[in-house]
Amino acid sequence: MRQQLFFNPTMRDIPQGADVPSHQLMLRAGLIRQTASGIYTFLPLGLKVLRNIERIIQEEMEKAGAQELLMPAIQPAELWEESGRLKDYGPELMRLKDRHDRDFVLGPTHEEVITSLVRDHITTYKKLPITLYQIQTKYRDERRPRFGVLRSREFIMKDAYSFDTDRSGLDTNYERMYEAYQNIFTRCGLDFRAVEADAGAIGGKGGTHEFMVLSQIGEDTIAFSDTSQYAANVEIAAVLDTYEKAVPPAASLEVIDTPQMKTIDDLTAGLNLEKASLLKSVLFIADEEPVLVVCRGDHEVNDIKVGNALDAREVRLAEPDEVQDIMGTEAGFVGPVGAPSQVKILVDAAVKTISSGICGANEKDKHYQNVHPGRDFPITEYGDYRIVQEGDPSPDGQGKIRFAEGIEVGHVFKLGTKYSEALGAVYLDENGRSQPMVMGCYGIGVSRLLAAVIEQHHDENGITWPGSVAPFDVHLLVLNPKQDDQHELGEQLYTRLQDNGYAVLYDDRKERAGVKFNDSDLIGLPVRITCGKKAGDGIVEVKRRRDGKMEEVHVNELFSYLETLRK
RNA sequence: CGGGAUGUAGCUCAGCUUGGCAGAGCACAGGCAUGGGGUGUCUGGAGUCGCAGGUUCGAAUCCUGUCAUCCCGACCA
Repeated sequence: MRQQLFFNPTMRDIPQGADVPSHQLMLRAGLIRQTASGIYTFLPLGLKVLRNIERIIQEEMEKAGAQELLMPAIQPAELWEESGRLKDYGPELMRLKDRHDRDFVLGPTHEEVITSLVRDHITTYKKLPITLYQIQTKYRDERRPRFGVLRSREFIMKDAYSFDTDRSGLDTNYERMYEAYQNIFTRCGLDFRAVEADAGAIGGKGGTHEFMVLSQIGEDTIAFSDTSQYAANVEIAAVLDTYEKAVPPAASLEVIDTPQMKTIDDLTAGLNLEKASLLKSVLFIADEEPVLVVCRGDHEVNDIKVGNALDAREVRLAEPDEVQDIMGTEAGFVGPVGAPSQVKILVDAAVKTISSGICGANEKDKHYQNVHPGRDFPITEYGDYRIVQEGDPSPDGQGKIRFAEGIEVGHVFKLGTKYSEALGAVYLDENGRSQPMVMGCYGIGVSRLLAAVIEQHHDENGITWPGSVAPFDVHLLVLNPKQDDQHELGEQLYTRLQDNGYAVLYDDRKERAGVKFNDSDLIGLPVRITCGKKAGDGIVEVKRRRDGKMEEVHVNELFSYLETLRK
């Protein structure tokens, strides 16, 4: 590609509102432009990278036995009615009507479409298992799009769906996809971790992993062991119950005045106590039922664990007026002692260690002291309801937990029969019995993956593409096209490089050398070949973007030298 | 959805407090010089000051409404 006419607007200024490196560089290097909030145009340079990533994904998907198809972005709302998700999905689902006033949605995912398709055309175990995938544009009306294409409302996703006759078939498919994902992210040059993730209400236990690209700007937190392979999303990372039950104090329960002391910090400051000796009581509403979760003052409640323990569809913090109605006082003074009997109480295991604690008295500006769990309020069972912390023992018993931030680029998920049952995707088994298909789904955020690559591959001057996804292989620069020897050598190399299979971006613009160098660093192709002063002697300068390694090379040795650079 | 902020040339922004000719740098077009890290210089083109209404002799500036965008938080199969 001759750069003179290449549509590649680069920017010197950092665009307003671009806060993370990948977003800034994608705008500055001319990969994308914003069209609306959370909606982007991919420019020619960005599209080339996208296509490279897609090709890697396609190759690994085919290798894993998946077949590509393409489903529509616009889906009839009835399908979503059928699966029950028209209501469940909420305002993130983009909805629209056609001219006949029929309801449609812009697909945020395609379980409904694929399941109804397979339902209509596969009816026997002889046609199973099958895995289908697509690379397609998805729509989610995010409350707050941010970080460019990392969290956008229209984005490109690879989604695969497997259909098996039974659970063990699903397990096999899941393993194959898991491996394919590792291949894909490795080939994209990413430093990533596969972590255990929240299976939610539908997936059953142990049936889902997220693939996280390690990055400080990541919106997810990974809890991993400092000695073993254990890694999980902090949302689900288990906390081991290694706590000893404390002995009860001699003193009995007593009400004390705690004016304006509504938070753990207020209480520790006001009463001069350790956080760990306080009981934190938080009221949740789980599927319309009030649940009071009690943990230690130095811990945080994990609402996902609460939801999973109760097998609840929705868990949310109670609103202030709900707290008042249910507990008879405001948040900050609620506690398990004397709580209304219709309120279910869940107690985190770490609370065991409290011998003589403080908790809310369910009365404004009052707390109890000398509280002993089990003595002063009943406990049927302790559970794991808190967020794991750095330094906690790893759940596999090896090492301690550390945290890292990650960008979720992939998610593999054992769906089971939720959608096949809802949409009637059944097959006849060997005995002629009707059985629901057992499904898995496997997503990769393709456009997000592109941004994640840049997050891990850039320096202060621009992008430093891994060769596997780079939009071109070589950036060929002619510093002064007015010099005949430079110009002629440039033209000759442009042709010869392409004849030898290199994708070449050829900077033939009438620009200053500095401009070309800066744009070249910004765009970040793996190798730069410069025709400069020594062009007359057949000598060019070859520089590797990644590490700045630079050599003057005679054109006769150029191709063998390029081969050595690939290593 | 709650809180905060911003909309002026392609980009980054000044001008608004105190109403009076629409501005700068970069970018763009042309000339001259320069020609290995965003060079210098001269000339030029480019804006319905987000939109609508109001106040006023006069509005980018004040008022009301509205739309868009961004940031923080909450949320995220």
